[in-house]
Amino acid sequence: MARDTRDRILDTALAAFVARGIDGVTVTDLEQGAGLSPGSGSFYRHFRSKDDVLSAVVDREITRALERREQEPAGGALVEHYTWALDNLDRMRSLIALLVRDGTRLPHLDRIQSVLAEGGSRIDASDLSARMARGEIPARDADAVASVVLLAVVGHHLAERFFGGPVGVSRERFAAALASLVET
Amino acid sequence: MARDTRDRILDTALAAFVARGIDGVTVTDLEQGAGLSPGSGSFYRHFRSKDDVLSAVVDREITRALERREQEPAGGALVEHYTWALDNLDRMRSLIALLVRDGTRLPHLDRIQSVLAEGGSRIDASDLSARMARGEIPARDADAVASVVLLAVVGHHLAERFFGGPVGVSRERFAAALASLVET
DNA sequence: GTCTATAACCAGATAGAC
DNA sequence: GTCTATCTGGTTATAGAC
Repeated sequence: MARDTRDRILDTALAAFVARGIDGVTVTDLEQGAGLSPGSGSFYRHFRSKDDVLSAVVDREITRALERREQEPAGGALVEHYTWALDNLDRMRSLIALLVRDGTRLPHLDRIQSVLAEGGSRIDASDLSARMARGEIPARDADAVASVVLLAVVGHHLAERFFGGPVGVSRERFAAALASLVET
Repeated sequence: MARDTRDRILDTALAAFVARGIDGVTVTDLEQGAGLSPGSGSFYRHFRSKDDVLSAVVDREITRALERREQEPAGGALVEHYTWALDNLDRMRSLIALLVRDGTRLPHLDRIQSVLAEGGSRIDASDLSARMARGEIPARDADAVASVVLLAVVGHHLAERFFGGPVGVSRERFAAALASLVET
């Protein structure tokens, strides 16, 4: 075995929770996935309960999401901000998948939401207002435009999962179209 | 009792499945919610199994969504199309909630997706291409713009649930901003 | 730290009286 | 059609040997 048992259980748990939801995964599944004898209860030498492993999985994913974080492009073109936001959501996809699957039951729910919210930091009304004031982009209802942009980006990320099909355009074309709409 | 037992079970089941997911709801819960003795098994005089009631709930919601359907505005302003699409998603919110909660396990999944897809019928690339060709709206990457619009609308619907906060702008302002972005 | 074995519990589902 | 009672199977969790 490459990693130690606790890590193998965590890896198995993350994949299983994302794929089948918390209730769809048994402790026996986790033992089997980690190479332990199914039904043996060896799981309990590493975690106190199923809730305990869920909590550990969420903690680890929050940490990983923060580690993978990349600096937001400083000023400049909107398309770079939007591409960055899409990449950011992609880096946090496990966390998003957990949130979508079992939203209300997750531990540290507000922490998760605040980590995810960082992914849209520059997609806010104040940045758009400033650009409108400087005449860089046409003046429109900044709050509403910010909302459209943020939700388009989020929708892009969620679409394949819930609407059962590929989005059909690459993230580059998507970000470019979004920037073009806002800028002209 | 106002309606008969079968209907009360269906009503209870829909609300419970949406709120807690399929696995979060027991047959005993459904009996209690329908005014039957919990744990009695009286449920089984009306449905063969829990899967059976799920299937009946989905069937009924598909029928209801189709009944509530309203005619799409014929030609004209984009803002009316977008408002119509938002209203449409709202009329299908139970179905969407079921899909989000327990996507992969639902019966008639392709039927659900095709019903939902109708809600975005006029938000497609061919309509936008035609408008661009007629010079009604600026020429842009029609596929990418259609994708942005559709996913913004879907994102608007899903946002409150997954990002834990109200969108902040009314559907009217949202639709107006979207139309303004596409039209100018 | 992992195993065998098992306790305790709860969920889905059935039988038969009323 | 609803009830009481019960069966069956699966799930969480623990005990104790190795």
